[in-house]
Amino acid sequence: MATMNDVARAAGVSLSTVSYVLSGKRTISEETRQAVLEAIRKLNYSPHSGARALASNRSNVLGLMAPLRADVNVSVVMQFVAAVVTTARTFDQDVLLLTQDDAGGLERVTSQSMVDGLLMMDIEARDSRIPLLARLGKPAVLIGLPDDPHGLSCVDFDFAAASRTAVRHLSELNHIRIGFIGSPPASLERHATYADRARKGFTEACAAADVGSVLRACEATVPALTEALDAVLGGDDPVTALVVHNEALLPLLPQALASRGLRIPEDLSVVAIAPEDVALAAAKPWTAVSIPAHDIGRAAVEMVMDRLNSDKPVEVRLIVPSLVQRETTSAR
Amino acid sequence: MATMNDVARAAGVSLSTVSYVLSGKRTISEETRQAVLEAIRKLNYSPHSGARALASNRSNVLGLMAPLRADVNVSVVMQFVAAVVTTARTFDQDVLLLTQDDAGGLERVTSQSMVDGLLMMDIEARDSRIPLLARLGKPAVLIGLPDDPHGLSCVDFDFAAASRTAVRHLSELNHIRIGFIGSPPASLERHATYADRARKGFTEACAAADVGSVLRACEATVPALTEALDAVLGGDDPVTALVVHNEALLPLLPQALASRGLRIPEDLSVVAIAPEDVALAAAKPWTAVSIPAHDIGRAAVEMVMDRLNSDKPVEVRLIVPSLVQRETTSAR
DNA sequence: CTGTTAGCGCATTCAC
DNA sequence: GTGAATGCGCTAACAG
Repeated sequence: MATMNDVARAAGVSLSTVSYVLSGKRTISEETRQAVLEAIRKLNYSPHSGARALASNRSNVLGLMAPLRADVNVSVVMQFVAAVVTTARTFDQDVLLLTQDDAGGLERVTSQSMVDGLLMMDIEARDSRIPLLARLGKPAVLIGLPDDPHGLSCVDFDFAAASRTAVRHLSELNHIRIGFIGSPPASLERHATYADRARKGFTEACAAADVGSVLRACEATVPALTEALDAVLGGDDPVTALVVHNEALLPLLPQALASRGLRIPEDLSVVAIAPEDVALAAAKPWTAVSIPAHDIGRAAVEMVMDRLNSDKPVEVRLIVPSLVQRETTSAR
Repeated sequence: MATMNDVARAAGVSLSTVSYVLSGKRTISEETRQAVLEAIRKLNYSPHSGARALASNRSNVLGLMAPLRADVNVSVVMQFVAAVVTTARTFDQDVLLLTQDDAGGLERVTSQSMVDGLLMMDIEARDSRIPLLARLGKPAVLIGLPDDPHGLSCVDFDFAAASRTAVRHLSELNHIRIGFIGSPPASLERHATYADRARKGFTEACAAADVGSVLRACEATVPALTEALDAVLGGDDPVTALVVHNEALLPLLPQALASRGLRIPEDLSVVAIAPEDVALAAAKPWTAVSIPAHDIGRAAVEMVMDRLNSDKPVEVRLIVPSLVQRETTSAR
């Protein structure tokens, strides 16, 4: 591996000149600039990240704590992670992956100066990692919205507004009793904020619009879905519309309804809250409020970088939902 | 942040003594050892990873190139990644995440000395990244088995043997015509090695056991499944058993078969090739050859670390499948 | 516009 | 068993 010294010698300039050509932190004559770049190319030089980190106090690495468990919306997590990595690259940053349960990892990578900033996904309402993270004093962004951000920046989809948008759409279609099938009970129990907020938004919107509501948590299995549908559609006051906030459940839904003799949307309107590709994957594409996982991931990276490079203040950013009507909702 | 110098001063010893206490590379009297450890604790010292990397030529980071796309078995990928990160930590390594399409990333992190070794997932039969990776000269392990490993270590589940095991099981239950529903066409077209090998193993095993076979690639959507089932079950010579190698499809299968009036296993036996948790998630747990994603991820990390720390030779390791009979297969 | 130089924090080779 | 000294490769302040 060639070093900067080798490059300097080959280009007939001093070491610092090479450094400044690379960083652009001072003006260099075009002539010597070219000479240096040529030497870099010829020697196939690239800077040693450790040395750079040592001298500059910057690692060019972001830490990302992601839930690598099976019990979450795996495909959504994937999209977040992909967006984070891709966006980080546009800022010349790499991404170090920490698992959700490795709380000590936050402190470790920070105190070892391995990362310049931290991102944390799958936030719970009163997440114990947050005070810990806040105390580290590194730029950090929560992907999710806890009860108390402890002075950290947050970014998330506005799940409450998503539910409201869905309810408003259905209400305008004259539905007067709407069901909500949401995240698994486990997500509710640990107060994953997306689950809580979507439910809350739904309940409030129904109350405001004066429509009846029934809520069920539901795992992504056929038996669980059957039970949830029984609860929502059974009884003497069945709903005529459904809001579904559970990506893994969507593929199971068409057949479950078909086997009850219910047609979509003639007998039952359905609005999905899900990533767009999931909403579009069905035989009959779902009317949906789409979760822009990519945008959120990108925003999160932009926000850490902002805090890293400038003195922009802490911010809490909620991404506004929008509904696209497709083939699964109609007026009654 | 405290430095090693601070620790040395606080403990009343020299800098090198602290270093040796940490590395254990030479014997230190228990007395001074304790003094040093105490100082470390008191100052909350931890070594600067950049400085360590610079001096030791080791970053304690592994690069992992993972497919963060929606078109693969997302949950399986997740399990691999989780296993890799967890295992890496037991070797005191962290994991840097690279996306599948960022071929340049391999060279970048290598030439910048950011990583000590590389892992690559989702290998294709003639993957263009492999010669590139081989040329880098870093310890590397492929999670998957290409046509030509270019002298790199490989580890993977023995998908061919998995199919054979499934066929043997069904053959012993007197099934004489078996269907195979596999990965999506897209996976076949790019020759993802797991897809190719599972198919090949199936075809060969059927021939060897003298049972009839029908193969279909299938996306994880209801229409695609319907079509695949038509092909396999329709005609005047329907199969009496099915091998399914497609995690995302499994949740859709019970209803698809039920709606055809087929009972499992009375009318149709089914063997899944899938991670155990997926196989167990169904209302009626699948008889399955389980894909031990965790074991494979762990093995991959162990193999890079072997090549990093010792001169163990390159190896190709295939993990032997085993079948667990549950409620979805029976004799005819 | 360019060169010289002093660290950044740690691992390790010598000397004792 | 311990300490002093050197260098890893780079950044940035200082000096022209």
